[in-house]
Order: sequence, then C-alpha cells, then structure tokens
Amino acid sequence: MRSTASILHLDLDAFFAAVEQRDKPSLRGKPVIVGGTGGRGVVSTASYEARKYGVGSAMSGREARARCPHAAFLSGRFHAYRATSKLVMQALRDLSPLVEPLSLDEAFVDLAAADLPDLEVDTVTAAGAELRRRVQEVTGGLTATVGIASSKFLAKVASELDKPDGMTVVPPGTELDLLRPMKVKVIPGVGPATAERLRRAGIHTVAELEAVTEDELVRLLGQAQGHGLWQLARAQDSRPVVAEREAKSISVEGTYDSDLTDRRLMEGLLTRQAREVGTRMRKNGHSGRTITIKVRLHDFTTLSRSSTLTSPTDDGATIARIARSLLADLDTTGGVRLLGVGVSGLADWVQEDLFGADAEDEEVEVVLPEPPRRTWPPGADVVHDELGAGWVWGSGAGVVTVRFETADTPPGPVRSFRADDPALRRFEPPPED
DNA sequence: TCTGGGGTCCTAGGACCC
DNA sequence: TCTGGGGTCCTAGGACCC
Repeated sequence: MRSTASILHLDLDAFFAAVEQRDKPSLRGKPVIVGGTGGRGVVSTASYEARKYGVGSAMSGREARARCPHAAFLSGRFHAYRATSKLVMQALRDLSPLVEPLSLDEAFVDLAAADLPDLEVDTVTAAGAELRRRVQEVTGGLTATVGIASSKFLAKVASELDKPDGMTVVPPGTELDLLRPMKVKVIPGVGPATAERLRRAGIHTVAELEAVTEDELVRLLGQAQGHGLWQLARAQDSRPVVAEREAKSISVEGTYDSDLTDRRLMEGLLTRQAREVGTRMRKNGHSGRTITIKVRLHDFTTLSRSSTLTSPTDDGATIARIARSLLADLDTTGGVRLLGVGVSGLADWVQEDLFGADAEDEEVEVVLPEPPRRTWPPGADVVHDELGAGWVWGSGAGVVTVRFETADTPPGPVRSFRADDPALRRFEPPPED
C-alpha cells in the first residue's frame, strides 16, 4: 500500500453491449444482451436497460430470455470490441506508460509513472476525470467508471462503487474505514466457495475477517489464500502495476448444443481445435510442451488429461495427435457437452538460446529469407526433431535456426537449437498421421 | 436441455534426484 | 530392516476472474 492514491482502475461500463449500442443507433436506450444466443449459451454482457430486468453476466440465455424477452440478443463482434479496447488502452498509456490491461474492458494505471505535478487527492481526481472524458472521446461515447486508491485492491474496490459512468477516489489513510463494513465477497479471490467457508466460520464482513488470526485463516483456506486474505483484510497490498505479462497457456474449447457420443466426431472436433491452437501459437511466436484436453460430460463433470513433451511444439497436427490419444483414455459413454484443447508450459526457443550462456556475447541476429511455401527451397539443409520437419535458415555461435513448416500450415515457426542438440536430426519424412 | 470461453493461480500426491 | 528431507517436475482437479 502506498502513501498516495496513485493507482487507478478503469472499467468500461457494460462494454460489449455499449459497443453494440454505439454502432447501431436503433439499439440505444433499449435492452441489449451480448451472449446467450446458442442453445447452451450464457450472457456475456447485459446493457443497463437489460439489467433492470435482472439479467446479468453468466446467466443462461434461457433465463435471460425469460426475464427480458424483448431484448436484442447478439452473439458478439469481438473484432469491434478488440479495436475499441485498443483505443482505450492507448488513451490510458497517453496518461501513464505503466498500464496493466486485465481484459478488454479493464486496466490498472500507475499514476506514479504519469507526468503529474504531484499525487495529491485533488490532482489524481482531476487526472481521473480527464481520463474518463478522454475515453468517451476516443471511443465515440463509451463511458467508464474509475477507482483511484493507494493499492490495486482498493482501486478495484473503488471502481465498483459508482457504476456506471462514475468515479471514486479513496484518500490515503481511509482505506479500512471503507472496507470494514463491506461483505467479504468484495475481496477479489473470494468467490462463492470461499465466501461459504467463511460464512460457516461466522465471518461475513471484512471487519470480522480482520479479527481472525493469520494461522486460523491459513488453516481454513490453505497457505496462499489464507495469507493473502489476511493481508487484504488489513488493506495490505503492495502488488505493482505490471505492463507486460507473458501468456502462460493458449486454449480453444467449445460447448455443443447436444451431447456428443460419436468418438470419431469428437476426434475430428479436437483435431480442428488443435489446429486453431497451433495457428494462434504461431501467430504470437509461442510454443509449448504440455498439451491438455478438457472434457465436460453430460452431467457437468469436468475431466482433464495432459501430456508433456520433451521439447515445445506449436504444430497443430502434433497437438491434435496427442489430444486424440488423451481422449482415448477417457470413458465418454453418456455423452460429452464440451471439448477443449490447450497448450501450456509456453517457451520461446529463440529467446532462450539468444540469452543462453554460450551466445551471451554474440549478436545472433538471423536475417530471414522469404518464407517457403510447401516445398523446401533447392539445396536447403533439411532437418527435423520429433515434432516435425524444418529447414535451416542460418547458423552461427553454436546455434542453428530452423524454420518448421508442415504442408497444411505454412508459414511455419522459426526456432533456434543448440548445434549439438540431440533433438536435431537429419530429415526423414515424418510418420503419416 | 440450468450452468460460455479464455485465462490465472493453487493444492496435493507421486516420481525422481541429491 | 524401520527409516530423512528438500526440491523440482508432472498430473488432475478446483476456485476464481472478466
């Protein structure tokens, strides 16, 4: 916790629905619900007009329709949401270089890194007001709610207090006065299960939580959560605003309108999802070692199975093959409502080798030739590891840079290997899938 | 026909290594 | 032959967030 109210949390109001109302004037002033359109869909965002009817996020489409049948139900235009989000994030960065997006519609801004004369309450309040005006300007009328306080925790709590289109500043020193009367559920990380555990222990408010010893909370909730909650109950939170956070996993999943029973169909769907995961990984320069499938049975039981490779992949066919083999171990009689595939343990081989001990003093900048399409360039030095075939772009400083490419997914990724890496072998056609 | 999709973090047990 | 402890990696599941 800082001595100044220098962390700002911004939350765009009913974001997806607001973008729809901005782009389609006929929807303005009317209930708009994004999501909940499919047979098993849930509401992603409800406009404030729809919320009056009790429609809210995560509600099933069925229930939302029952409560507000005259609402416009939309499936969502994520390109538009992403584009609008970008404009907002840029407006935040214009205020301070230290911006941490939490999702398309939420971010922290570190005002201590902004160009402000000081961090007095009046100054940050004016900065927040100006930011809200600016967001409205760049988005073509979308409103945001802002909270400003001495920590991430308090800034986020504050931004919940005056929705929509509002702002709350918590003066330093008044944090606990604000928190103590509140329910424990205001604390991020306290969801239904934790709230119920606390309730059974007679703890309903932050003030009651504050009265519990740290040992007691750890006994009740485990080390990490117990310790974390003990601190938050005292408004102790020194987490910094972090601008760049690396992705840790990439996944695709889908819920089907009727339960799946045909294994061949499931394999086909997993294969398609795996290919999409591979495409997304390559687009972002990611590769990963652990492949996980997720299977939700008809009764909502959720299973996962994973397998870790010795070296990372971003190849859809490889991910698909492993995903299908993981599915083979599961009993799916009775039907499957959801299937998913993900890759975690993300690595960046190029980066690892560039910064490895051997390459420390070398500039290993490889100038890449035009990428090949489906065929190897004449005379290319073609190699492979267990994941697929590739050809050598360049080598030097004990590092071999290889472009991986399969016929169905050009252009392929580029990765670097140590020249003596046993994973690197002469090319033989990979086995038929 | 209650219960999305894309993520993050934590726990707990077993394997394995020193 | 009665007996370790710590650290790391992997797997499965669960809580939580937007």
